Amino acid sequence: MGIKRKTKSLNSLLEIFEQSDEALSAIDLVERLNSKMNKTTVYRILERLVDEGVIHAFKGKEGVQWYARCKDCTASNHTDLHPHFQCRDCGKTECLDLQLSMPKVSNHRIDSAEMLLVGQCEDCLA
Amino acid sequence: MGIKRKTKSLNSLLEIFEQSDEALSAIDLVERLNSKMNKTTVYRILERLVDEGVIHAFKGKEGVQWYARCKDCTASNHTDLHPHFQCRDCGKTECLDLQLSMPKVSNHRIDSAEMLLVGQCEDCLA
DNA sequence: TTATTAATGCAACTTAGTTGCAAAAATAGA
DNA sequence: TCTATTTTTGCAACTAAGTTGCATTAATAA
Ligand SMILES: [Mn+2]
Ligand SMILES: [Mn+2]
Ligand SMILES: [Zn+2]
Ligand SMILES: [Zn+2]
Repeated sequence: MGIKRKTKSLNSLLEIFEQSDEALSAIDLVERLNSKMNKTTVYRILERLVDEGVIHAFKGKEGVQWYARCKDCTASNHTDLHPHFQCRDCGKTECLDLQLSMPKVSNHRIDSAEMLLVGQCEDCLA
Repeated sequence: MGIKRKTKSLNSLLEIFEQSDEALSAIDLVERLNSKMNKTTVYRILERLVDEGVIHAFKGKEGVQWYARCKDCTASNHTDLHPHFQCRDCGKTECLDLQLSMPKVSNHRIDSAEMLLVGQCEDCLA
C-alpha cells in the first residue's frame, strides 16, 4: 500500500479527536461510529493515525486500547512520554501533563515506558 | 464461600511461583498446567493468591495478565509498588527492584500506579 | 455415616481485536 | 472520457483471553 488517501472515514475520526480533550477507547469509537463505518475500518484508521503521529495509543486498566491526540509528534518522532490517568468510577481517561522519566535498568535496554494511574477524577471525588 | 482450603491445585501454583524469579502470564500458566487442572481453576486460584497477598497482578504489553510473587505483602496490605519490565524479543517479564513514586495530580485521587517498561533484556541485547 | 461446604471440570459464552477476500471508491493514464 | 490500477471499506468468519452457570467431586464437620 503506497500513497494514503484522506477519506471521509479518516476525517470523521480526526474530527472526533480534535473535539475531545480526553482519551478515547477503541471500543467507544467503534460504538460511536457504528452507523458510519465498520469496526474494522475504525481499527485500521486508528492504526494509521498512530503511524502518522497524530494520535498515540496506550492500554487502559482493563487492558484495552485507548487513544489520545498527540501534541508534538510526527510520523518519525513520537516524543510524547507522559503518564495516563483513568478514573475507576466513571472511566474518564486523560493524558497527564507530566514528563515521565525512563528509569535506567542495568543490562537492559529500555525502548518505551508506559505509566497508568488509577483513581478518582475531579467529578467523582465529591 | 467461607474458609479456604489448601488444595493440590493451589499448591501446584504456589510451587511454580516459588521456583520462578520471573513473572508468569496467565496464558503460560494455563498452558503449563493444562494436564493437571482446568483453565478456570487456574484463573480462580490466581485470583485467590492475589487476594491473599501472595502474588500481585499486572498487565503486560499486550494487555494480558501477568503475575509475580509478592515480597512483603499480606491480604490487607499490598505494598509492592514497583515497575515491571517486559522484553520485546523473548517476552521475559520481571519485577524491577525500584521504588515507584506516585505522582500527585491536582484534583485527583490516585489509588494505584502501574508502570511497564518495554525493551530488550540482558540475553537479547547481545 | 451423613450433611454441609468448598473446589473443580466442563461447556458454553463474551468480548476485543484480527484476517481474508470481495466490492466499492478514488486516482491515474491513455 | 473510458479503462486500468491502487487504495479503502464492509462483511463474515475467526481468534484468543477470560468469564459464567451449573453439575460433580472432594474435603470437612456434625
Ligand atoms: Mn497521552
Ligand atoms: Mn512485580
Ligand atoms: Zn470519574
Ligand atoms: Zn529477552
